[in-house]
Amino acid sequence: MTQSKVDPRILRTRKLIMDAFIELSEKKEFKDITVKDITAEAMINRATFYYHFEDIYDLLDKSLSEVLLVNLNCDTYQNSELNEEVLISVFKVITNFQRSLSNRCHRGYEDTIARIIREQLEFIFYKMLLKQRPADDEQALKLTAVMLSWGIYGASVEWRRKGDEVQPETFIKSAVPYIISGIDSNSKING
Amino acid sequence: MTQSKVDPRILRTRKLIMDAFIELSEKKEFKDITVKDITAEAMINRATFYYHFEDIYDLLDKSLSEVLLVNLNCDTYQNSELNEEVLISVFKVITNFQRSLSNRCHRGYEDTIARIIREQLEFIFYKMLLKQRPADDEQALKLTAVMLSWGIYGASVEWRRKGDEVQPETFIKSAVPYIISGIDSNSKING
DNA sequence: GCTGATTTGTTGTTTATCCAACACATTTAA
DNA sequence: TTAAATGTGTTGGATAAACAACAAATCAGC
Repeated sequence: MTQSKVDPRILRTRKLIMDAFIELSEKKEFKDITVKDITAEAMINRATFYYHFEDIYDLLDKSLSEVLLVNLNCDTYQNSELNEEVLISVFKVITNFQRSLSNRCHRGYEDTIARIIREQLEFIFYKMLLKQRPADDEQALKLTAVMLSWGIYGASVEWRRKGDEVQPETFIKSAVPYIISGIDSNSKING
Repeated sequence: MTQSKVDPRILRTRKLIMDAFIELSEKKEFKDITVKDITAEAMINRATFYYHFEDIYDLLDKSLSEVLLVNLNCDTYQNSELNEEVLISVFKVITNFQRSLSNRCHRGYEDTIARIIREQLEFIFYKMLLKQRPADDEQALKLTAVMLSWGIYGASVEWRRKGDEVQPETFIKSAVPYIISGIDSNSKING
Protein backbone atom coordinates (compact mmCIF):
# COMPACT_ATOMS: atom_id res chain seq x y z
CA MET A 1 0.00 0.00 0.00
CA THR A 2 2.30 2.76 1.23
CA GLN A 3 5.93 2.89 0.08
CA SER A 4 8.14 1.02 2.51
CA LYS A 5 11.25 3.02 1.60
CA VAL A 6 10.68 6.67 2.32
CA ASP A 7 13.37 8.79 3.94
CA PRO A 8 12.56 9.34 7.64
CA ARG A 9 13.50 13.00 7.25
CA ILE A 10 10.54 13.40 4.93
CA LEU A 11 8.11 11.83 7.38
CA ARG A 12 9.54 13.81 10.26
CA THR A 13 9.47 17.11 8.41
CA ARG A 14 5.89 16.58 7.19
CA LYS A 15 4.86 15.81 10.73
CA LEU A 16 6.64 18.89 12.05
CA ILE A 17 4.89 21.08 9.48
CA MET A 18 1.45 19.58 10.06
CA ASP A 19 1.79 19.73 13.83
CA ALA A 20 2.87 23.35 13.59
CA PHE A 21 -0.10 24.10 11.38
CA ILE A 22 -2.56 22.44 13.78
CA GLU A 23 -0.94 24.33 16.65
CA LEU A 24 -1.25 27.68 14.88
CA SER A 25 -4.80 26.92 13.79
CA GLU A 26 -5.81 26.88 17.43
CA LYS A 27 -4.54 30.43 17.87
CA LYS A 28 -5.30 32.21 14.60
CA GLU A 29 -7.73 31.94 11.73
CA PHE A 30 -6.51 30.22 8.60
CA LYS A 31 -6.40 33.46 6.61
CA ASP A 32 -3.97 34.99 9.12
CA ILE A 33 -1.51 32.11 9.01
CA THR A 34 1.51 32.62 6.76
CA VAL A 35 3.99 30.07 5.49
CA LYS A 36 6.62 31.87 7.51
CA ASP A 37 4.60 31.38 10.71
CA ILE A 38 4.37 27.67 10.03
CA THR A 39 8.03 27.16 9.20
CA ALA A 40 9.08 29.16 12.25
CA GLU A 41 6.87 27.05 14.54
CA ALA A 42 8.06 23.85 12.87
CA MET A 43 11.72 24.91 13.09
CA ILE A 44 12.31 24.26 9.40
CA ASN A 45 13.40 26.40 6.48
CA ARG A 46 10.76 28.07 4.34
CA ALA A 47 12.19 26.51 1.20
CA THR A 48 11.71 23.09 2.77
CA PHE A 49 8.00 23.83 3.08
CA TYR A 50 7.74 24.21 -0.69
CA TYR A 51 9.66 20.97 -1.13
CA HIS A 52 6.73 19.16 0.53
CA PHE A 53 3.65 21.24 -0.25
CA GLU A 54 2.46 23.25 -3.23
CA ASP A 55 1.23 26.08 -1.05
CA ILE A 56 -0.69 26.68 2.15
CA TYR A 57 -3.92 25.40 0.65
CA ASP A 58 -2.24 22.14 -0.24
CA LEU A 59 -1.15 21.89 3.39
CA LEU A 60 -4.69 22.57 4.60
CA ASP A 61 -5.93 19.85 2.30
CA LYS A 62 -3.40 17.21 3.31
CA SER A 63 -3.54 18.05 7.02
CA LEU A 64 -7.29 17.76 7.22
CA SER A 65 -7.25 14.58 5.16
CA GLU A 66 -4.77 13.01 7.50
CA VAL A 67 -6.51 14.09 10.69
CA LEU A 68 -9.80 12.81 9.34
CA LEU A 69 -8.23 9.55 8.21
CA VAL A 70 -6.83 9.00 11.69
CA ASN A 71 -10.22 9.80 13.22
CA LEU A 72 -11.93 7.40 10.87
CA ASN A 73 -9.38 4.77 11.84
CA CYS A 74 -9.35 3.47 8.30
CA ASP A 75 -8.04 -0.01 9.11
CA THR A 76 -10.96 -0.73 11.40
CA TYR A 77 -13.58 0.23 8.86
CA GLN A 78 -11.88 -1.52 5.97
CA ASN A 79 -12.14 -4.82 7.79
CA SER A 80 -15.77 -4.56 8.82
CA GLU A 81 -19.05 -4.63 6.89
CA LEU A 82 -20.82 -1.54 5.61
CA ASN A 83 -23.82 -1.94 7.89
CA GLU A 84 -26.06 0.31 10.01
CA GLU A 85 -23.63 0.31 12.92
CA VAL A 86 -20.71 1.45 10.76
CA LEU A 87 -22.69 4.22 9.06
CA ILE A 88 -23.79 5.57 12.43
CA SER A 89 -20.23 5.40 13.70
CA VAL A 90 -18.90 7.23 10.64
CA PHE A 91 -21.57 9.90 10.99
CA LYS A 92 -20.56 10.48 14.60
CA VAL A 93 -16.90 10.86 13.58
CA ILE A 94 -17.83 13.39 10.90
CA THR A 95 -20.01 15.54 13.15
CA ASN A 96 -17.34 15.46 15.84
CA PHE A 97 -14.70 16.41 13.30
CA GLN A 98 -16.71 19.36 12.03
CA ARG A 99 -17.37 20.55 15.56
CA SER A 100 -13.63 20.52 16.30
CA LEU A 101 -12.99 22.45 13.08
CA SER A 102 -15.53 25.16 13.83
CA ASN A 103 -13.73 25.76 17.11
CA ARG A 104 -10.58 26.33 15.12
CA CYS A 105 -12.21 29.02 12.98
CA HIS A 106 -11.68 27.94 9.40
CA ARG A 107 -14.54 30.14 8.16
CA GLY A 108 -14.44 30.74 4.43
CA TYR A 109 -13.01 27.31 3.70
CA GLU A 110 -16.16 25.22 4.12
CA ASP A 111 -15.97 24.16 0.47
CA THR A 112 -12.47 22.81 0.79
CA ILE A 113 -13.33 21.04 4.02
CA ALA A 114 -16.50 19.60 2.54
CA ARG A 115 -14.56 18.23 -0.42
CA ILE A 116 -11.95 16.66 1.83
CA ILE A 117 -14.57 14.99 4.00
CA ARG A 118 -16.45 13.65 0.98
CA GLU A 119 -13.28 12.36 -0.67
CA GLN A 120 -12.25 10.48 2.46
CA LEU A 121 -15.71 9.01 2.96
CA GLU A 122 -15.85 7.97 -0.68
CA PHE A 123 -12.45 6.32 -0.33
CA ILE A 124 -13.32 4.13 2.65
CA PHE A 125 -16.85 3.35 1.43
CA TYR A 126 -15.47 2.18 -1.89
CA LYS A 127 -12.89 -0.02 -0.17
CA MET A 128 -15.56 -1.58 1.99
CA LEU A 129 -17.92 -2.17 -0.92
CA LEU A 130 -15.12 -3.75 -2.95
CA LYS A 131 -14.46 -6.27 -0.21
CA GLN A 132 -18.14 -6.87 0.41
CA ARG A 133 -19.13 -7.43 -3.24
CA PRO A 134 -16.01 -8.32 -5.25
CA ALA A 135 -18.14 -9.71 -8.08
CA ASP A 136 -20.05 -6.48 -8.73
CA ASP A 137 -19.18 -3.85 -11.32
CA GLU A 138 -16.50 -1.47 -10.05
CA GLN A 139 -18.08 1.58 -11.62
CA ALA A 140 -21.37 0.82 -9.91
CA LEU A 141 -19.64 0.41 -6.55
CA LYS A 142 -17.72 3.62 -7.11
CA LEU A 143 -20.90 5.53 -7.82
CA THR A 144 -22.54 4.01 -4.75
CA ALA A 145 -19.60 5.19 -2.65
CA VAL A 146 -19.91 8.67 -4.17
CA MET A 147 -23.60 8.88 -3.40
CA LEU A 148 -23.16 7.54 0.13
CA SER A 149 -20.39 10.05 0.85
CA TRP A 150 -22.50 12.97 -0.41
CA GLY A 151 -25.45 11.61 1.55
CA ILE A 152 -23.58 11.30 4.82
CA TYR A 153 -21.98 14.70 4.38
CA GLY A 154 -25.36 16.26 3.51
CA ALA A 155 -26.85 14.71 6.62
CA SER A 156 -24.13 16.32 8.72
CA VAL A 157 -24.89 19.71 7.14
CA GLU A 158 -28.58 19.23 7.88
CA TRP A 159 -27.74 18.18 11.42
CA ARG A 160 -25.71 21.36 11.97
CA ARG A 161 -28.47 23.47 10.37
CA LYS A 162 -30.87 22.15 13.00
CA GLY A 163 -28.50 23.51 15.66
CA ASP A 164 -27.23 20.27 17.19
CA GLU A 165 -30.62 19.78 18.89
CA VAL A 166 -30.50 15.99 18.86
CA GLN A 167 -27.63 13.55 19.28
CA PRO A 168 -25.87 12.70 15.98
CA GLU A 169 -26.68 9.05 16.63
CA THR A 170 -30.43 9.48 16.97
CA PHE A 171 -30.43 11.96 14.11
CA ILE A 172 -28.86 9.63 11.57
CA LYS A 173 -30.66 6.51 12.82
CA SER A 174 -33.94 7.67 11.32
CA ALA A 175 -32.56 7.64 7.79
CA VAL A 176 -30.01 4.84 7.84
CA PRO A 177 -32.44 1.93 7.46
CA TYR A 178 -33.57 3.27 4.07
CA ILE A 179 -29.97 3.45 2.89
CA ILE A 180 -28.93 0.11 4.29
CA SER A 181 -31.87 -1.79 2.85
CA GLY A 182 -30.68 -0.73 -0.57
CA ILE A 183 -27.18 -2.01 0.09
CA ASP A 184 -27.74 -4.93 2.34
CA SER A 185 -30.81 -6.95 1.29
CA ASN A 186 -31.42 -5.86 -2.28
CA SER A 187 -28.41 -7.87 -3.40
CA LYS A 188 -29.84 -9.22 -6.64
CA ILE A 189 -28.40 -6.30 -8.63
CA ASN A 190 -25.72 -7.68 -10.95
CA GLY A 191 -25.97 -10.91 -8.95
CA MET B 1 27.73 34.87 24.09
CA THR B 2 26.28 32.03 22.04
CA GLN B 3 27.33 31.57 18.40
CA SER B 4 25.02 33.53 16.15
CA LYS B 5 25.58 31.20 13.18
CA VAL B 6 24.52 27.70 14.10
CA ASP B 7 22.63 25.55 11.64
CA PRO B 8 18.93 25.38 12.61
CA ARG B 9 18.97 21.65 11.91
CA ILE B 10 21.39 21.26 14.81
CA LEU B 11 19.15 23.17 17.21
CA ARG B 12 16.07 21.30 16.01
CA THR B 13 17.71 17.88 16.25
CA ARG B 14 19.12 18.57 19.72
CA LYS B 15 15.68 19.65 20.84
CA LEU B 16 14.09 16.54 19.33
CA ILE B 17 16.58 14.33 21.13
CA MET B 18 16.24 16.09 24.48
CA ASP B 19 12.44 16.16 24.28
CA ALA B 20 12.42 12.47 23.44
CA PHE B 21 14.69 11.78 26.39
CA ILE B 22 12.49 13.76 28.79
CA GLU B 23 9.44 11.96 27.42
CA LEU B 24 11.01 8.51 27.91
CA SER B 25 12.29 9.45 31.36
CA GLU B 26 8.69 9.81 32.48
CA LYS B 27 7.97 6.21 31.50
CA LYS B 28 11.17 4.27 32.28
CA GLU B 29 14.14 4.53 34.58
CA PHE B 30 17.32 5.95 33.13
CA LYS B 31 19.09 2.59 33.19
CA ASP B 32 16.40 1.06 30.96
CA ILE B 33 16.60 3.75 28.29
CA THR B 34 18.71 2.89 25.25
CA VAL B 35 20.03 5.17 22.54
CA LYS B 36 17.78 3.31 20.13
CA ASP B 37 14.70 4.16 22.20
CA ILE B 38 15.62 7.82 22.15
CA THR B 39 16.32 8.04 18.44
CA ALA B 40 13.11 6.17 17.65
CA GLU B 41 11.08 8.56 19.79
CA ALA B 42 12.89 11.56 18.31
CA MET B 43 12.44 10.25 14.75
CA ILE B 44 16.14 10.63 13.97
CA ASN B 45 18.88 8.23 12.93
CA ARG B 46 20.99 6.62 15.59
CA ALA B 47 24.19 7.87 13.97
CA THR B 48 22.85 11.39 14.26
CA PHE B 49 22.65 10.94 18.02
CA TYR B 50 26.39 10.35 18.17
CA TYR B 51 26.96 13.40 16.01
CA HIS B 52 25.56 15.51 18.86
CA PHE B 53 26.33 13.59 22.05
CA GLU B 54 29.21 11.46 23.26
CA ASP B 55 26.90 8.88 24.77
CA ILE B 56 23.75 8.63 26.84
CA TYR B 57 25.45 10.05 29.94
CA ASP B 58 26.48 13.11 27.98
CA LEU B 59 22.84 13.51 27.00
CA LEU B 60 21.71 13.19 30.62
CA ASP B 61 24.25 15.80 31.59
CA LYS B 62 23.31 18.32 28.94
CA SER B 63 19.56 17.75 29.24
CA LEU B 64 19.51 18.31 32.98
CA SER B 65 21.77 21.33 32.66
CA GLU B 66 19.44 22.88 30.15
CA VAL B 67 16.25 22.14 32.05
CA LEU B 68 17.79 23.52 35.21
CA LEU B 69 19.08 26.59 33.40
CA VAL B 70 15.61 27.30 32.06
CA ASN B 71 14.11 26.81 35.52
CA LEU B 72 16.68 29.14 37.03
CA ASN B 73 15.80 31.69 34.37
CA CYS B 74 19.40 32.74 34.18
CA ASP B 75 18.82 36.17 32.67
CA THR B 76 16.66 37.23 35.58
CA TYR B 77 19.20 36.26 38.20
CA GLN B 78 22.17 37.72 36.35
CA ASN B 79 20.57 41.14 36.42
CA SER B 80 19.63 41.15 40.09
CA GLU B 81 21.63 41.29 43.32
CA LEU B 82 22.76 38.24 45.25
CA ASN B 83 20.58 38.97 48.29
CA GLU B 84 18.37 37.00 50.69
CA GLU B 85 15.40 37.04 48.33
CA VAL B 86 17.42 35.60 45.44
CA LEU B 87 18.97 32.85 47.54
CA ILE B 88 15.56 31.78 48.79
CA SER B 89 14.21 31.83 45.27
CA VAL B 90 17.11 29.72 43.97
CA PHE B 91 16.65 27.24 46.81
CA LYS B 92 12.99 26.84 45.92
CA VAL B 93 13.89 26.19 42.28
CA ILE B 94 16.42 23.54 43.29
CA THR B 95 14.10 21.70 45.64
CA ASN B 96 11.34 21.78 43.03
CA PHE B 97 13.76 20.50 40.41
CA GLN B 98 14.87 17.62 42.58
CA ARG B 99 11.29 16.71 43.40
CA SER B 100 10.46 16.54 39.70
CA LEU B 101 13.54 14.37 39.12
CA SER B 102 12.69 11.90 41.87
CA ASN B 103 9.32 11.41 40.20
CA ARG B 104 11.18 10.49 37.04
CA CYS B 105 13.20 7.79 38.78
CA HIS B 106 16.83 8.57 38.06
CA ARG B 107 18.01 6.49 41.01
CA GLY B 108 21.69 5.66 40.85
CA TYR B 109 22.60 8.93 39.19
CA GLU B 110 22.41 11.22 42.20
CA ASP B 111 26.10 12.01 41.86
CA THR B 112 25.76 13.16 38.28
CA ILE B 113 22.67 15.19 39.12
CA ALA B 114 24.34 16.73 42.14
CA ARG B 115 27.32 17.78 40.04
CA ILE B 116 25.10 19.34 37.40
CA ILE B 117 23.12 21.30 39.96
CA ARG B 118 26.25 22.56 41.68
CA GLU B 119 27.90 23.54 38.40
CA GLN B 120 24.87 25.55 37.33
CA LEU B 121 24.56 27.26 40.71
CA GLU B 122 28.26 28.06 40.70
CA PHE B 123 27.93 29.53 37.22
CA ILE B 124 25.14 31.95 38.04
CA PHE B 125 26.49 32.86 41.48
CA TYR B 126 29.84 33.73 39.96
CA LYS B 127 28.21 35.89 37.30
CA MET B 128 26.22 37.74 39.94
CA LEU B 129 29.23 38.26 42.19
CA LEU B 130 31.29 39.53 39.25
CA LYS B 131 28.69 42.19 38.52
CA GLN B 132 28.22 43.04 42.16
CA ARG B 133 31.92 43.38 43.01
CA PRO B 134 33.89 43.97 39.82
CA ALA B 135 36.87 45.28 41.80
CA ASP B 136 37.36 42.13 43.88
CA ASP B 137 39.74 39.29 43.10
CA GLU B 138 38.24 36.87 40.59
CA GLN B 139 39.63 33.79 42.31
CA ALA B 140 38.08 34.85 45.59
CA LEU B 141 34.72 35.41 43.93
CA LYS B 142 34.99 32.05 42.17
CA LEU B 143 35.67 30.30 45.45
CA THR B 144 32.78 32.11 47.07
CA ALA B 145 30.52 30.90 44.26
CA VAL B 146 31.81 27.35 44.73
CA MET B 147 31.12 27.41 48.45
CA LEU B 148 27.70 28.97 48.00
CA SER B 149 26.74 26.35 45.41
CA TRP B 150 27.84 23.48 47.65
CA GLY B 151 26.06 25.12 50.56
CA ILE B 152 22.77 25.54 48.76
CA TYR B 153 22.95 22.04 47.36
CA GLY B 154 23.80 20.60 50.77
CA ALA B 155 20.85 22.45 52.26
CA SER B 156 18.58 20.83 49.69
CA VAL B 157 19.94 17.39 50.63
CA GLU B 158 19.34 18.14 54.29
CA TRP B 159 15.84 19.36 53.47
CA ARG B 160 15.03 16.11 51.67
CA ARG B 161 16.55 14.08 54.50
CA LYS B 162 14.08 15.71 56.89
CA GLY B 163 11.29 14.40 54.67
CA ASP B 164 9.94 17.63 53.23
CA GLU B 165 8.37 18.45 56.61
CA VAL B 166 8.65 22.22 56.26
CA GLN B 167 8.31 24.51 53.28
CA PRO B 168 11.60 25.03 51.40
CA GLU B 169 11.22 28.75 52.00
CA THR B 170 10.95 28.58 55.78
CA PHE B 171 13.65 25.90 55.85
CA ILE B 172 16.29 27.97 54.11
CA LYS B 173 15.31 31.26 55.73
CA SER B 174 16.83 30.20 59.05
CA ALA B 175 20.32 29.92 57.58
CA VAL B 176 20.35 32.56 54.88
CA PRO B 177 21.01 35.58 57.11
CA TYR B 178 24.33 34.07 58.24
CA ILE B 179 25.37 33.58 54.64
CA ILE B 180 24.19 36.96 53.45
CA SER B 181 25.83 38.92 56.24
CA GLY B 182 29.13 37.54 55.03
CA ILE B 183 28.50 38.69 51.51
CA ASP B 184 26.50 41.82 51.99
CA SER B 185 27.77 43.90 54.91
CA ASN B 186 31.25 42.53 55.51
CA SER B 187 32.47 44.27 52.38
CA LYS B 188 35.85 45.37 53.64
CA ILE B 189 37.53 42.21 52.35
CA ASN B 190 39.90 43.21 49.56
CA GLY B 191 38.20 46.58 49.68
C1' DG C 1 32.16 -21.68 29.72
C1' DC C 2 29.32 -20.89 24.94
C1' DT C 3 25.77 -18.98 21.46
C1' DG C 4 22.58 -15.77 19.71
C1' DA C 5 20.57 -11.43 20.27
C1' DT C 6 20.89 -6.74 21.38
C1' DT C 7 23.27 -2.50 22.11
C1' DT C 8 27.13 0.56 21.34
C1' DG C 9 30.06 3.37 18.67
C1' DT C 10 32.28 4.42 13.96
C1' DT C 11 32.74 5.35 8.87
C1' DG C 12 31.85 6.56 3.64
C1' DT C 13 28.34 7.66 0.64
C1' DT C 14 23.82 9.51 -0.51
C1' DT C 15 20.17 12.76 0.22
C1' DA C 16 17.01 16.12 2.47
C1' DT C 17 17.46 20.40 4.39
C1' DC C 18 19.51 24.96 4.84
C1' DC C 19 20.73 29.40 3.10
C1' DA C 20 21.21 33.38 0.42
C1' DA C 21 19.86 35.18 -3.12
C1' DC C 22 16.19 36.43 -6.61
C1' DA C 23 11.70 38.32 -9.01
C1' DC C 24 7.12 39.23 -8.11
C1' DA C 25 2.74 40.11 -5.57
C1' DT C 26 0.38 42.20 -1.61
C1' DT C 27 -0.11 45.17 2.17
C1' DT C 28 0.89 49.53 4.99
C1' DA C 29 1.77 54.07 5.88
C1' DA C 30 3.38 58.49 4.56
C1' DT D 1 0.53 57.80 -5.60
C1' DT D 2 4.70 56.40 -3.98
C1' DA D 3 7.81 54.00 -1.07
C1' DA D 4 8.86 50.72 2.44
C1' DA D 5 7.78 46.49 4.36
C1' DT D 6 6.19 41.95 4.23
C1' DG D 7 4.77 37.58 2.03
C1' DT D 8 5.16 34.22 -1.92
C1' DG D 9 7.47 31.01 -4.68
C1' DT D 10 12.04 29.44 -6.97
C1' DT D 11 17.03 28.33 -7.65
C1' DG D 12 22.15 26.52 -6.99
C1' DG D 13 25.52 25.48 -3.87
C1' DA D 14 26.75 24.10 1.07
C1' DT D 15 25.85 21.00 4.95
C1' DA D 16 23.52 18.06 8.51
C1' DA D 17 21.15 13.87 8.62
C1' DA D 18 20.11 9.20 6.80
C1' DC D 19 21.71 4.77 5.63
C1' DA D 20 24.15 0.50 5.47
C1' DA D 21 27.73 -1.92 6.99
C1' DC D 22 31.05 -2.84 10.30
C1' DA D 23 33.67 -4.40 14.79
C1' DA D 24 33.26 -4.66 19.54
C1' DA D 25 30.91 -4.76 23.91
C1' DT D 26 27.04 -6.38 26.76
C1' DC D 27 23.49 -9.40 28.14
C1' DA D 28 20.42 -13.47 27.84
C1' DG D 29 19.61 -18.31 28.32
C1' DC D 30 21.70 -22.91 27.93
